[in-house]
Amino acid sequence: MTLLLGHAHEKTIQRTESFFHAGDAAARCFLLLEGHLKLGQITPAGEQGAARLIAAGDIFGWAGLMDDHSYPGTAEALTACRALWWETERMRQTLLATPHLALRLLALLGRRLREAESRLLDLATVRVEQRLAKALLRQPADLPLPLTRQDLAELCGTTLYTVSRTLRAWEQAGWLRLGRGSLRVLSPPALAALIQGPDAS
Amino acid sequence: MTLLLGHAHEKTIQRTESFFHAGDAAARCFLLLEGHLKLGQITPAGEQGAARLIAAGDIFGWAGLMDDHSYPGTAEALTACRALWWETERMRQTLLATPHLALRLLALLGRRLREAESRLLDLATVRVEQRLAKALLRQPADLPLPLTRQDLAELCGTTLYTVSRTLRAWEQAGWLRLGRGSLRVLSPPALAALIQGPDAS
DNA sequence: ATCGGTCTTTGCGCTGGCGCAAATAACATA
DNA sequence: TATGTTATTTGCGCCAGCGCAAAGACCGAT
Repeated sequence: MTLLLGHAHEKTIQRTESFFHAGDAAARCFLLLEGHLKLGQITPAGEQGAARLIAAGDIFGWAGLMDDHSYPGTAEALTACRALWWETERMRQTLLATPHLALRLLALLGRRLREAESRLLDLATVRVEQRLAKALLRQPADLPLPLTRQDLAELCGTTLYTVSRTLRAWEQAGWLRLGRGSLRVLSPPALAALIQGPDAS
Repeated sequence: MTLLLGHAHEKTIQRTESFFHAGDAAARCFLLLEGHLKLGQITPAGEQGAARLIAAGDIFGWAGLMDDHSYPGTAEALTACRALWWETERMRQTLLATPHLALRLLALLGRRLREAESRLLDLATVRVEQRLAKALLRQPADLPLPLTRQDLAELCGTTLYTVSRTLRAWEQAGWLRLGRGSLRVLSPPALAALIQGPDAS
């Protein structure tokens, strides 16, 4: 553990800045200490595609450890972020020297993998409405995150238009309150009910 | 390495049999030596959902190592399969004792994770036609795998109806030959062209 | 206050893909 | 060869969601 911390660097960035961009050489791996960021993928055509949120305590940017030489996504801060980082090569050494750390990492990655596969399942079998509800409920209750409609669309695999229309309908039902880049869920139960299925009265 | 092999068990199953089912206690982890199998997820409603193929040389069923106590999916043999397996607990010990193995595993998992996220991106941004074409091209050229239309649908996130219609159209265009649970791609270039975009002449 | 940029909403038309239902084809078993 | 089972095809209708375009709303900076 001292070995780990001894080699750590620290970096702070502001909202809209990035720790790295898709395609950059994957020479560092990160642990987020404070803030929230968006890990976004780009389509071959260059548009924004899927995205994931990273919260304090999560790791990100570990592609370099896995034989990959560039980051597959962009790590953009949604709020001011403070993170620890290590050089990928040195981290590899550290992991070899402290196997229980490697196991810990394995567990984290495994969780991510299952998360991703669960999202795949949802994307293939579940309606936008329900995916969006899930995405909202996953967030901290008051959700101070400055997520644009576009961000939400990427998070649940749809378009900003559909997100806007759906959120608006929910606002008019009194289930949440919208603002520009802000959103407060007033009635989590209502959303939770939607997830089960809109047809279930 | 001798430590690893020393604790290995072997198991062989026939087509349509399974190494484990979704929900089973995740007490073992596997390495496929021969054959092909389908790792399929089930929706909460009980229907078939997404799926992934596993080929000889791939590992599967490692959920237990990652703090998960049951398998998230079902591992069903598409062809006769032979696999090595270890008790999850013992594998954990082995990994602690042989860090480079843990790193190797980390790399494998990382590749999987990126694969899954790439599929997410596709699912959100790309048409069924193109996803299906990709799925076919990923397979061994002659594709002796007995994949049903339902299987293919799960692999690329659509329905068996759409798969059937699409494949039929391609067969009539002369790009492949269909059979019950068999499929031979006659013109990979034609499919590859489709992936770039049907509008590109 | 004003201006420019970004984000959001909403009308409108359209279509890709879903999914039931029913016919057909391929296989397995005895 | 007959019979039940499972896989596949296809007609048909339908609708969720897309995406352009244009109009607002909000924000920050000067």
